[in-house]
Amino acid sequence: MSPVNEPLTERIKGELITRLEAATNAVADRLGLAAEARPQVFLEIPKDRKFGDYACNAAMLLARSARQNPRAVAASLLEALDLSGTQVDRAEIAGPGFINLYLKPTWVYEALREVLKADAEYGRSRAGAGQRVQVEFVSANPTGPLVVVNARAAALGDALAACFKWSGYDAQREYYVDNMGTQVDTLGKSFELRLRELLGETVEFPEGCYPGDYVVDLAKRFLEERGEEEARRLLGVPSELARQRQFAAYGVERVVTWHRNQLDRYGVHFDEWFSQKSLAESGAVDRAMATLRKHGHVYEQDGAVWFRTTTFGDDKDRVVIRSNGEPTYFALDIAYHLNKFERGFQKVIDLWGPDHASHVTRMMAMTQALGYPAGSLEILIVQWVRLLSGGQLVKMSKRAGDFVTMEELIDEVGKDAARFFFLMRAAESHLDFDLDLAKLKTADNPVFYVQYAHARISSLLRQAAQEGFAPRELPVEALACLTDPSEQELIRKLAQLPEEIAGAAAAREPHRLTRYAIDLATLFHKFYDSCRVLGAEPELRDARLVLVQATRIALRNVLGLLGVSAPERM
RNA sequence: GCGCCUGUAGCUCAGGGGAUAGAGCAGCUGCCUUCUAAGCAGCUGGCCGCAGGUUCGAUUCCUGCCAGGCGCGCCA
Repeated sequence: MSPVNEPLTERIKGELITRLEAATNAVADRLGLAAEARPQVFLEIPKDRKFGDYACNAAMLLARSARQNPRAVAASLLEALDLSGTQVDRAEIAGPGFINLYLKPTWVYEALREVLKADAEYGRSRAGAGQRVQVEFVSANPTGPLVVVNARAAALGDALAACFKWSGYDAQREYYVDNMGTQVDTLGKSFELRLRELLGETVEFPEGCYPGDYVVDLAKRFLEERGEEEARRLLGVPSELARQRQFAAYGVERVVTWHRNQLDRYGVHFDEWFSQKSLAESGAVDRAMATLRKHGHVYEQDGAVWFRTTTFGDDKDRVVIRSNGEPTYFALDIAYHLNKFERGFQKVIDLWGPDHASHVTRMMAMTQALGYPAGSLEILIVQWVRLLSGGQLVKMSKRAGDFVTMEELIDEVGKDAARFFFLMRAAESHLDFDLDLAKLKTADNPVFYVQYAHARISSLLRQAAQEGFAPRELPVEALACLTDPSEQELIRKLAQLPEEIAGAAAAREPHRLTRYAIDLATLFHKFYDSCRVLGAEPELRDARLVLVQATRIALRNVLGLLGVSAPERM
């Protein structure tokens, strides 16, 4: 990865925070405040421009600790504040005790120049300092089609990993292939029964087997590839389990490939497809159990081995080795996460469905028991999706076999709309997905609203090129004619992209970026409406072309990060 | 019963210890001789679930309650 310069906004903010910390400490000394009573200094961008470019509430926090009048504390803080050599034009006390900082008007033009200079890299920052992070997501059972929740998790996990990468983390996308256990055996059994049906046998298809058509397709394909003779030979294997597992092995591989193709089509690509089976076969479970035992966290009871998770706040202990000697899913998960930590990830993030939410406590117990710092593992719960069509709930019942698959969703609304819609909501929010709205190719659809801004820009720049004009790097003085409020607002928004991305990574909230994209599109449309580019005076025209180009860069980069295309024409 | 998630405009959802609570849709009203009207401007619409507590300040944090969702297996 090419070295990324620290973005201008981060440099300005960092410098101001340093100055404010010094002043805060000086005031805190005078007030006799202990180190713990001193507030963390941070800057926020006020909602209203009249409150400056940055606002700081440190004085109000100091006032609380010292039980003093906030505005008076703000006055002493301002007095102690050395702003020489910074970008600050003036600082004011306002409202209940905010310190509002107003930057020199030229800073926005420098910010604008940076966008063009960084181009495809614009938005990157170094906040993560190369820390190794792993995001594991989707990890669906390879026993059936990917469904709508998987699509939501895929959009979220992929965008989150992208946020990390853009913020200077070394991020890896991982998919855990659950290719063993009872569900896989069930697939093998269902497969075998369908195969027998295809060969003319009359079979009873029991409850608990997978009824979906995809199992029939698997069996058909197996017959085509391996031939009837081979099929009959395998069906003749006497041991039921051994028989099923041959088919399961074939089926799982097919289904995993199918999933991978679906995800490729959705634009989600994993760095690692980690096989549960190979983990188990490597002896990792035994090693993990030995580690737990060494630290005295396990005991035997009723012929099973238990992990004393209650030590770490769980409401009951959990079985890790069943009385039949087989490890539980939890034991495999312990081995798997130990393996993740051993691979050197400082931060491991799992995206899970709400059906596993209750397992979070035991996973945290595991992290502690294995001696890894709290926070090494984070589990984000991705809530269910309800589909609405014509104002009605679309029924999704796995038993009835009528669940809506990820494939059907993408066919229905397209990859861009699906990903954008999923990313408009926080992961933990229960989501109603309006299929009708997502399908609309009109203004009502926020995806198209944002994409339209990009297409509009592309069209404008094409027109400009025809007339012989193109955006080119201009000095600050040449950009200083961009004084219209719509231009100012747009530039400020552009300048915020790196910190928006870093903030989304830090909070694990990629959905902030769809909001950003919508806001950016809005500001561009307003600018477009109030300022003409072509036909303006040459100097103004050239400066505006820079602004248009910068907007295009920011839109393209943020949409790319979200996995949504940025069309040139619509 | 216990645990987790959610409760903000008619609908779907953002936001968040502070300065007038936001967006989209839905409903009304304007704006295309000119770079894409898939756009812009304006209006209407809110006991931020309820009740306490902490605080100079709570819609935001804490507790209780109510409502909805999801879990609670030596399945995954």
